[in-house]
Amino acid sequence: MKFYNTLSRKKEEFKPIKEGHAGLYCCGPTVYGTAHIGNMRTYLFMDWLRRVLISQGYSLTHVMNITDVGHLVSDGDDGEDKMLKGARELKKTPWEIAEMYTDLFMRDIASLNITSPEIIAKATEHIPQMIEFVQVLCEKGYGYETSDGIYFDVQKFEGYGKLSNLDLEGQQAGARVEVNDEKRHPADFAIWKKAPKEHIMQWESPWGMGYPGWHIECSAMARQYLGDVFDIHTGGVDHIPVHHENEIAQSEAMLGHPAVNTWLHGEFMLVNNGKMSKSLKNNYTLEDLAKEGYSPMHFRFFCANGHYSNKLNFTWEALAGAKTAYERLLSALQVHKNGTDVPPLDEITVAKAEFTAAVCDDINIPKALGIVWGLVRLPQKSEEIYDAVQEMDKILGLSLNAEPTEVKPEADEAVDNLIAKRQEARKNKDFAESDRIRDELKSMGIVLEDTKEGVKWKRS
RNA sequence: GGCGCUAUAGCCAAGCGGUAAGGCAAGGGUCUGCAAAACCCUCAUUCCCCGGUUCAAAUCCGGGUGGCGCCUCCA
Repeated sequence: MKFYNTLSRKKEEFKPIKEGHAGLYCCGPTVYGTAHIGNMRTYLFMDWLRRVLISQGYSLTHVMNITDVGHLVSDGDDGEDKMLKGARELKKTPWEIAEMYTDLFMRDIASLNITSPEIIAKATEHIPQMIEFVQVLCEKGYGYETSDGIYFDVQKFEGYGKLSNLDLEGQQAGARVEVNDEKRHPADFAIWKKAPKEHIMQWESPWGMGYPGWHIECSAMARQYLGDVFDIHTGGVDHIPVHHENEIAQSEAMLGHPAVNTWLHGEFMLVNNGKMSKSLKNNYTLEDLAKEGYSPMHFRFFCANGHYSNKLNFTWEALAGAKTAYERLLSALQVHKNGTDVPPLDEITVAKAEFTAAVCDDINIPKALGIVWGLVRLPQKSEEIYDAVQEMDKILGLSLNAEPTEVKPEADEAVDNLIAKRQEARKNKDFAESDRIRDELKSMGIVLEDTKEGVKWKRS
């Protein structure tokens, strides 16, 4: 099994620390707002990674954080806490906001067949561990106190910037960040913040009332559940330059050695070849897709078409293609399920091997999906093929045992009457009239489908 | 200014040194009164451009050009 390690910039053979076991940490959501489909893509990547590891016989300890405190609005160290901002806008307490969006998030990932990590760690439930972490950093000389918090001294940590090729010398102070005079270096970041009185979320600490810096939570919680060294750390590419760089600095400064063996990063989803953003109103959610008639599985299938380490360009046209393809795949599988042809055992064996090779080669889901199509399109219709694909779906997670979304007639008297009239005309071979009625329905947004079981219709 | 990713048919997209996966759309066919749906067939002598390395390059190297992202919270 091979993975592309961001740190070494190479595809490496996966060597677990403990035989047959993998320790994973995945950066989870900040629960101050609804997650969009770009976020979801990253968790799909996380899920495919899980499934591949499990398929290769690994047991997992997988930790994902829920950041319910500590992210700040304007930059890493200044500005209003996002949780507080969300709370103020919805007139709820930060805890209520966090709970509400955590529930929504869990509902969304479940609808996408994303399997839950073994451990979901909330930042607010691990404050003592974070304080202890900060204390050790201070004892070892990496932390220093200013009037508003405890900062990490990046110049004391030799490897700073190694994940993203950052050159500390090259970073210009104040380029786009407000200068903080008390910081020794512009890249220094807060590991503990002293809380102003009005700050709702705050905890007692050796430095007075305050709250944790936003990078410290991952270092502290990963260490608590996964130990001093663990196998894989994942997250979105946007986390490479700051968040993960800082995590590395904190953890290695504390431990004296690297904490993570392999770093995997999921690329962004683009919309019409550009960034998703609130201002462009293209930061779609699963709910937005549902309104247009796309299910979570349609979206998962769409994402399965691209490799996690490449950008994926979302367009409605492409999503429509994915929906059509997915539905056809389901109906083709139903044919195999009831098929009685002599199974092409050789082809099935080859496809199984190719499928495994594809997913083990840096989680190549798109290639694996191509192999599924090859099997499904074989002329022999056989339950053996259906069974083989179901086995593959344990990794794909596309609910391929489902039946295609049916075109169901709804109850609508006006439509039913017109259909009855059309059937009458057809019976009398008055096709001019029957076609006229069909066109009339079409102009109403009703599409007909004449089947052996009668007339079905749907809204287009 | 610094760092990184990327350029493959109308669209989405694999491939990462051995002679272009897959899906959608499109065209043709089967079926149908005709359609729709479904199924079958066809669909890149060529991978942004220019050089180079090699028996062999979409794949490696150098140089262009274009796109995107990060360097501020961000999946």
